Amino acid sequence: MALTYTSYIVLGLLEHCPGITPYELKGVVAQSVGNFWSVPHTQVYTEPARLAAEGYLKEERERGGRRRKRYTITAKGKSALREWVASPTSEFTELRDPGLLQLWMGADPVALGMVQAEVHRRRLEQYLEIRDTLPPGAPPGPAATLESGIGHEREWVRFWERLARDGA
Amino acid sequence: MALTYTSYIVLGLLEHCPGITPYELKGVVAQSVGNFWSVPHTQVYTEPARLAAEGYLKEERERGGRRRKRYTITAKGKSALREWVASPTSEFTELRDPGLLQLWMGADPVALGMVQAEVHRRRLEQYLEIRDTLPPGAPPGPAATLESGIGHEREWVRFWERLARDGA
DNA sequence: ACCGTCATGTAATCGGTTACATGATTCT
DNA sequence: AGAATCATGTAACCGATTACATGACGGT
Repeated sequence: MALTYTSYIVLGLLEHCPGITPYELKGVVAQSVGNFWSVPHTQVYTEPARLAAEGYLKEERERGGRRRKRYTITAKGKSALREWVASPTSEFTELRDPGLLQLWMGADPVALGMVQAEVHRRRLEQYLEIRDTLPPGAPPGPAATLESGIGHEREWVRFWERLARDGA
Repeated sequence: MALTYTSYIVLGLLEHCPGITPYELKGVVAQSVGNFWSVPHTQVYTEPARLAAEGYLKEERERGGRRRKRYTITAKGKSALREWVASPTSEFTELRDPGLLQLWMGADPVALGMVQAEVHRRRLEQYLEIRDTLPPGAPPGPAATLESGIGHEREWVRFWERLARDGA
């Protein structure tokens, strides 16, 4: 079995929050990586199970109440994560933006631009708010990632607004 | 059956190049939408078949030689495409960049930045070359899409180079 | 006690990807 | 003629998404 990006997300978050349940994990994802990489809630339940089956995680079941599963990262899991993080990927991300696809196919630039500009303006605002409330002692990785997101959203807004205004 | 983004790519390209074979389509994809939205070659064979089964395309088989299939868009296909293009999506594209994920997880910013900056510099150059060789009478959609790609690659280069230089 | 929402999964589906396989052309 | 590559698919697998289902908890 190969580890996927989802796997590394689970491993990485579980390293910081050992012994949490899938539901708690869901919340952690939403407030962190989820800002630029969505993970549907069912995967938050299935992926830890997969990882546990292969020894990357340890699975414990609560006795009473909801008998829910709590996961902890193992030594094997930690080393797999470290190994991946330590070898810089040269993987390239495509834009894969549905709006761009419509634009390519000849959609009306003004109408499309207005809708998309609005969506990205809103997202940009969210990012800026998050940056404002970032605690001083926060780890550098997430902060840097946030900066990237802000830069890209600014670019998106610039692009779509120009299109909405000039129509080309 | 629902139409996917891949479906619209096939429909859109087939509208411009009626009666082509999957292999030819593969080439068209590579030189157009493929720049920002990759489609594996097997899908270029399977997706037209799916679409033809639902009446969006007409499938014809050559008599001699390789007996390959040639596809043409039908009226149903055209109207489906038009309908999609005409309703501006508010779908939001996440970054989903593996490099960003590594950065978030605490990768060394300098090492990662150097690798990623190089990748994006190269891609940016490719885009600029394409822009230079763009024929004057080209349709506006692809040109605008290209501008978007250039803007984003510039942003990526700026971001990763700063990271490689300053380490934060 | 009841009702609504939160929490926690399982099952089925499906597009996308990887692997494999074979038939034409082209080149030496 | 044989080798290498191009062209054209088929089959199998698998992660991701959608749908469905049920159990706990909190409030009234």
